[in-house]
Amino acid sequence: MSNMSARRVTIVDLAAELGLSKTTVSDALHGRGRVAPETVAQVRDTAAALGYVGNRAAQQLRGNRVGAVGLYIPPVVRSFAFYMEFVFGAVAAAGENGIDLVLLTRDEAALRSRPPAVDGIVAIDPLPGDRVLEALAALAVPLVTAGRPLDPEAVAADGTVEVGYPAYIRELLDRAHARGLHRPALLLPDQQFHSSFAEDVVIGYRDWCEEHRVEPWIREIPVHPSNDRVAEVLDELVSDLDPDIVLCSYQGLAGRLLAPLERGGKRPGPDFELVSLVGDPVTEFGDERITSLDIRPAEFGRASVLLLRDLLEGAALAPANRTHEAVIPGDAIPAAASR
Amino acid sequence: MSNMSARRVTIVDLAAELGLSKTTVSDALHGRGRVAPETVAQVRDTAAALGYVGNRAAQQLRGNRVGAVGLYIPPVVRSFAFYMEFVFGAVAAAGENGIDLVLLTRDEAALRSRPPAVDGIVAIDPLPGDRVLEALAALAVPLVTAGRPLDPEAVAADGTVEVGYPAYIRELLDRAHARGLHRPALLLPDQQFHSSFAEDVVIGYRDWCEEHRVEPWIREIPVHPSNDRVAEVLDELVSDLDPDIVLCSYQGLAGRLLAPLERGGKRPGPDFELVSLVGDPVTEFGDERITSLDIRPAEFGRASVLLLRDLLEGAALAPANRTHEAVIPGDAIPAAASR
DNA sequence: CGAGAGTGCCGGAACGTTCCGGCACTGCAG
DNA sequence: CTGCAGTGCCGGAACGTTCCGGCACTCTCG
Repeated sequence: MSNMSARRVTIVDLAAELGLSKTTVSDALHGRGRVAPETVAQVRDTAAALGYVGNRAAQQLRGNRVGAVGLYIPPVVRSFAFYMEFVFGAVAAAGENGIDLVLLTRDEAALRSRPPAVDGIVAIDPLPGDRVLEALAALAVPLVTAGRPLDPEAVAADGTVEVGYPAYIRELLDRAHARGLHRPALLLPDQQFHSSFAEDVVIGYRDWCEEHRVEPWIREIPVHPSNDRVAEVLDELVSDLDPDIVLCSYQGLAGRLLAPLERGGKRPGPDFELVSLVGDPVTEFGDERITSLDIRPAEFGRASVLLLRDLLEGAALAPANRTHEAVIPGDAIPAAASR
Repeated sequence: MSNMSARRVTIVDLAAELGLSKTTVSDALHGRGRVAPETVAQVRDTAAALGYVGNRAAQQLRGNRVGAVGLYIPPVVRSFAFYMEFVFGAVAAAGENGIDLVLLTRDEAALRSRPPAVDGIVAIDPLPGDRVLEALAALAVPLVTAGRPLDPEAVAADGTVEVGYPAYIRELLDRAHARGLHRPALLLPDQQFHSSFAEDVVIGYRDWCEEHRVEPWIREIPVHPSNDRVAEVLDELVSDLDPDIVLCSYQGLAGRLLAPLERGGKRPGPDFELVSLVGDPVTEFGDERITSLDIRPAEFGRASVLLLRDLLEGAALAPANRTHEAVIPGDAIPAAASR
């Protein structure tokens, strides 16, 4: 139970204790100004001893910097563990840099009347037409998006972290092709999830198909599909194309397809490959029947926050673009999280 | 791109504009003090016109209240969509109450040297022995846990929101029993996830078994299980007990079991029931072969934040306990999110 | 008409910090 | 011995609020 404790110790308490001025104490604590090394040591010691911890409000008020960044996740997209991991990566990176991570509401009105107290914003998977996102972009703080905005006029990001999906798709298909497979199908999430991810996946897929003179086969499948809908799409898929590769482009879909596919006689193996482009840790990664691309969501989140930090500190310049690397199963994990 | 805009308009700007004092403006904006109604209207109008928005840092500094609460999710538990939804519910409730939601790092050292700027903390699924959680509990702010702490000496919560799991288990089993099923098995997550949830599930299950003179059958199964491990446990399960009810106590497990069970000849239907105690939206809810208890994670998160708010405002008293209601499939959704 | 209550508004201090400018002292070169 | 650079420290203003106490004025009632 919280001990509703005594008044916090301030910088003047320290000053009094040490017989110094508050200025000197402040300088000593932050390595500013001209202070004798012994004095610095003394100040730091007693600060630690008395359990001094700076008052954030006061520092902000003076310094005009909040020490917090906001994180926005579009509402339609929740319920995916992917974002959870992204968030964890982001909060870890923020924590290591002394930054708080604030989750942003998706209440547009609240946003205007009481803008969040943040120095900058990270937005995951910017979806075109998202009014909340547009409101956030209009705020007077830098915005970094994970995945590029598809409507740059409405949402102009100061920085973007992207995954080179087309290349990964190509690589996955090339490998399958080398094993003799050549009739790939692509399952997309429904329209409302239309992001640069979906766009890139389609690009990679179409390019590969064109190059290999194969007719593309693309269908949308709802993100929370009923069994009937699943069966319907699979029926169509098998009768239309009888694919030997199925690319699933949202988390958990491949796992969900496993049973109906096997029931229909399609067993993953040398002659049939089931690919999850966003592997789900519980239902997919452990399952050797599924080829799961690992987007490494935590690292993705980390990279996004780091880019925002760099922008805030001026270590990166305004329209900054970075790449985040995913991992194709069997390959080594990249040494650097991003470049 | 962020427009690095002009200086923000302050309360004295408003005062100057209106020919009033800052005191009157402040009072008018917040409905304090004695101000003529017309004056209030005038002030509010020009405030809106000039786009005035209060400086949080200054307000905090004066009022000694941050306007933010922290949210802690134990690291082992991430990768579950459940928590994602919980978080969304929490952030929505916070937003509606003008509170920011800060995600708390799991870095103990950082926590001590730079305690998060929050008025209170919500911790999901407190796990015994979690050092970070203990550090948070030791902070001088109220703590609300979703699920009760199993080690109340180490983690003393000021408030707790709980789900009446034993009753739900009993009800689920009773209904199955009424349909002639009577050999239930229980699958638990591994030890490291040992929370009040797991404890309650076991209690409900054991009680029911005892009452119906059935031998309990309980096994742990890793949260990210390999196919081999899954097969192993299922083999043991079928040969030991040949169950007609299987209770799965973490999200996604039931979906994962579907295929191997069917392969082993166990098809969900009138004679065999597969229950997910924490239904997964993608792989389970849409699937009519699985009976999914809906914990309504978003409402759970909401209830937790509201309890914390009440504690902060003094509307609730220190050791407060509330109940959050889940939904058994087919039943109506409870009108009130919590009591 | 005078006292007292009520109304509308205001000045200034305080919250805990940072930072600008300056002050006293030391030591060294000329 | 003087001048000047360098060193260590400090006072006070400023950041934008809130809130305590008070002031002037009006109204009401005896």
